[in-house]
Amino acid sequence: MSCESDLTQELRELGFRVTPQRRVILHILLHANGHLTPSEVFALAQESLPGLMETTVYRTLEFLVQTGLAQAAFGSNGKRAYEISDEHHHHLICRQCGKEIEIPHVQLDSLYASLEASTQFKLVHNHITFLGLCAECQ
Amino acid sequence: MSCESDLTQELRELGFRVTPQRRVILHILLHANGHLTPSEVFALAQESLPGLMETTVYRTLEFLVQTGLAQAAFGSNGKRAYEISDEHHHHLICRQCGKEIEIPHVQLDSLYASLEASTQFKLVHNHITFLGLCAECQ
DNA sequence: ATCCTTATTGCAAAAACTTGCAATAAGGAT
DNA sequence: ATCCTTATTGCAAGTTTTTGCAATAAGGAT
Repeated sequence: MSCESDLTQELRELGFRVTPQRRVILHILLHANGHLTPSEVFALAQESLPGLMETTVYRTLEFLVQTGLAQAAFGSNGKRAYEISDEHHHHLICRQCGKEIEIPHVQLDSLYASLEASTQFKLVHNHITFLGLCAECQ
Repeated sequence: MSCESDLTQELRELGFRVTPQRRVILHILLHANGHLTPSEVFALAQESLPGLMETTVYRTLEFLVQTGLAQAAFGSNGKRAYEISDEHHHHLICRQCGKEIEIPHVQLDSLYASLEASTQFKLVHNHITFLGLCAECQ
């Protein structure tokens, strides 16, 4: 009974298949603290699963986002990073020095509520990256 | 006196050089309604400037964002698109059908103010893409 | 345990994007 | 008008990400 078993369970219940590839990638994401880029995930995953293709990593990460098990963040540069997080949050990055601050989602709750009211959309809690200049760099 | 002259003027005042490449790309962005991807810009720009490299398009678009003359939007898929817009706004995209709604920045004003207060950052008005499900697709 | 269906993966090739460096050409100075 | 400085471009090579299709293997049914 490995540590990602509750997530694979969830996958199966949603009607998706649980493959070694998905298991390994989930495991990696669970043990990473913070974001990982697809190539970082690939490098780590290949250690446990030598035949793994980078393509599969890309597809799996995107798949996990679709199913809601992982979140994707697009950095200021548009580079991707993925993570699994129970506590939903966003980021504020300093454009000058790159310092990164975590913004808990509660701070956006009222915005989300008002957007949902005005647009009739049901918002998905996707990761948002705000950009700015930190106190020192201003 | 072409239509992008006020923008090239602004570039020069900021100390940057005005090149045929920048002029053409600005012209294209000004006449596009909505976003254009780098390759769309490239295809259009090459008609007026045959020797132009795609690299230059990428660099120029990013440059225009840095100087604040253009905005970049990262779609739900992470694909880039650029535009020039006087009225700053964001987007809400339906994950199912792709419908896109424009969110005027004023709706985020109070959020930005509270983020600036709590983090000491000075926020940059970068484009944000919200994701959700539209009324029909829910 | 075996078979069936079809979701997933591997593989290959393409598309999208980035980077380094030498050559070019803006724009200011003479 | 010409020269100088250096920002910007072209070019080539590299990295990252996407896509199509045939082969594989999960998971349900027998």
